[in-house]
Amino acid sequence: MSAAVAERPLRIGEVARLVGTTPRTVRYYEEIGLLPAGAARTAGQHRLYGSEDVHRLRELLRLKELLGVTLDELRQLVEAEDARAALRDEWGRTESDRRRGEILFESLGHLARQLDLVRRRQGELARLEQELTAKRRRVQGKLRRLRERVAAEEA
Amino acid sequence: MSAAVAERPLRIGEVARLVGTTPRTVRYYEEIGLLPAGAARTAGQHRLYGSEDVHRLRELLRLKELLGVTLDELRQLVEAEDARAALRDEWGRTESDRRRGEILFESLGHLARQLDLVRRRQGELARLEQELTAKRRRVQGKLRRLRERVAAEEA
DNA sequence: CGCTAATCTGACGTTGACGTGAAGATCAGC
DNA sequence: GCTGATCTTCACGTCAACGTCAGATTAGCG
Repeated sequence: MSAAVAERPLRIGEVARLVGTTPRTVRYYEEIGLLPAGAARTAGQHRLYGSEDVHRLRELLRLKELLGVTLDELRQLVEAEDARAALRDEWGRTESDRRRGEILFESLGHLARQLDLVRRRQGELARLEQELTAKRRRVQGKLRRLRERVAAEEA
Repeated sequence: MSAAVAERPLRIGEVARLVGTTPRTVRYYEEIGLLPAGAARTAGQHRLYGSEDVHRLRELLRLKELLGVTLDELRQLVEAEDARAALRDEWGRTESDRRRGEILFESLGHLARQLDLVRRRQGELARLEQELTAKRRRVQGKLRRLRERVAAEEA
């Protein structure tokens, strides 16, 4: 699409700092299949990352945090992302249109599941917020009445 | 306020079932100070609970789930609840108005903190939802164009 | 080339939040 | 007063999600 400017590849420590985690976590995510295992390495086996990896990792951490899912559930949630990434690489006619359609269709399913989770959470949070504000109003009222009474008694 | 009908006290197993957890968890929460440790017991040391305990436990589990906090953070979050419960017991003039005011004021602070957390989460979830719907639109568009092309090629 | 910081691969340690018995005591219905 | 379900207190086990340390290797700058 654009920006084939060959960005400088990042090393694991930089990636970790960028997303606010540690190299160990990045390796762990690779180990359990949340990040691609066969990615780029230097001649000496040091891992190399691009900005899309950073983006992916950020989204993983965000989903985990906001949806409160385990890494296992997380993997299932973003499963289709991998297929789409693979697809991007070989958009050059290697895959059949049929296959491409399948992948896109599956992506839609996974996105729907994510959206469903997000909205369920939003609903629950909204209810919680209602309850908390109601409670706060009650406490505020109590406090106000208490102070009025004290003021009255001092007269 | 009302309903001093002396509800039948519940035992730990019933409470656990009511809130969808296990007796072990209830004991654990008591152990770490999330539930009062010196509560009612039968002659034979079996724990007894009332409906307000059930309510409290429900809210604890909900906060934990929705806010994604540790039990330690959770304890800090609901700290004021305990003070208010203690207050309820001695609302009968034992405590001074000054003390009561302090407790109510503290409650407000804790409620504000909870609300802050809730709203922060809501914001993040809203952003996440935006991104997911945008993504979905893109995939939908891609899929549509792909199908149109295939249909055209078949002609 | 040499040096230091960063990274590599294991492998074992840790922490939170419970699960899972064991061994006995208690509760409630008959 | 017996009996089966439920409860008690330890105490050890477990699982996910990393932390941490060791020992060797590599990156890359002067």
